[in-house]
Amino acid sequence: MPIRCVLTPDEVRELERMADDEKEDQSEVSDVEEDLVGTPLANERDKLRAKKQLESREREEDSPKKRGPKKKKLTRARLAKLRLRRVKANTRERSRMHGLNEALDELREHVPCGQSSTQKLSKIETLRLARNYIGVLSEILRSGKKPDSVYFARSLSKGLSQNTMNLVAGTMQINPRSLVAHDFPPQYPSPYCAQNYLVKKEYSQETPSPVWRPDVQEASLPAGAKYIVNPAEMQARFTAAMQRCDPVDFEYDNWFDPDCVQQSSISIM
DNA sequence: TAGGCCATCTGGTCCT
DNA sequence: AGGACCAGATGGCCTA
Repeated sequence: MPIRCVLTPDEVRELERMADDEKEDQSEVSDVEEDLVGTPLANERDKLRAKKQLESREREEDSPKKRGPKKKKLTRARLAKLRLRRVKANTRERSRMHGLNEALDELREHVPCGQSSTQKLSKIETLRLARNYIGVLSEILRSGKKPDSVYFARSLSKGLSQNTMNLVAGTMQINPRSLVAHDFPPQYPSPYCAQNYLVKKEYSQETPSPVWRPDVQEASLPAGAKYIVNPAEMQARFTAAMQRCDPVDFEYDNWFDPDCVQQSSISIM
């Protein structure tokens, strides 16, 4: 990455010498020059604007004095001092950002896919993935059970870009399509989808789920779970709703596989 | 070629 | 006064 406006040690020493030489050099530099010196954008247009500013300030000299601290005259020595301060500030800022990047690199080492050899996670994706990862780990701690790989990958992929989703899917060795919102149930051979039920948390008898199955006996459900539906039926209803262009109230993250969580935790889902 | 990501510079603000 | 932090601007690189 190119580094601009970096002074050599000799140049820094020269600036420091000039800054220390304030008593010997009291020649004034105009404020307009101050605006321009050291600025990469000091092009012709800026110079023209500066000239107008200078003319404007000359007119203001006849007007009453303004309040506030008197502006110091800008000598060449003071100019050198200011420039040195800017150079130092730039160095500190660079160092600060490098520290931030090092911290992000360390974070990448602790998140899934963070050390991919094919694609480096961007900063924002690293933070999002870390957030999701913390959420999944918390859920595991709470439930005491390990989720299946698709649920795990889906949870990790919330809010991530398609590229990162693909990376997650690749790492988990699952079909990336199974992470796409409108691809439910996932198009992959999963014993969970094939054999188990899904439970949705916020629906009740008063506000039944669109896939509520009243024929299922509550006694056969895990403790706390009220309604269940098998994936095949859910797929059929979902497809039909899509064909009718009905608003589909399927929020996948709210569906849980009872076998993935302890029964005692079902009630608070 | 447009858009995303990044490093860097810069000036402003807050704090010590 | 000077350092830390922040956000905007800018330009380079890369990829779809």
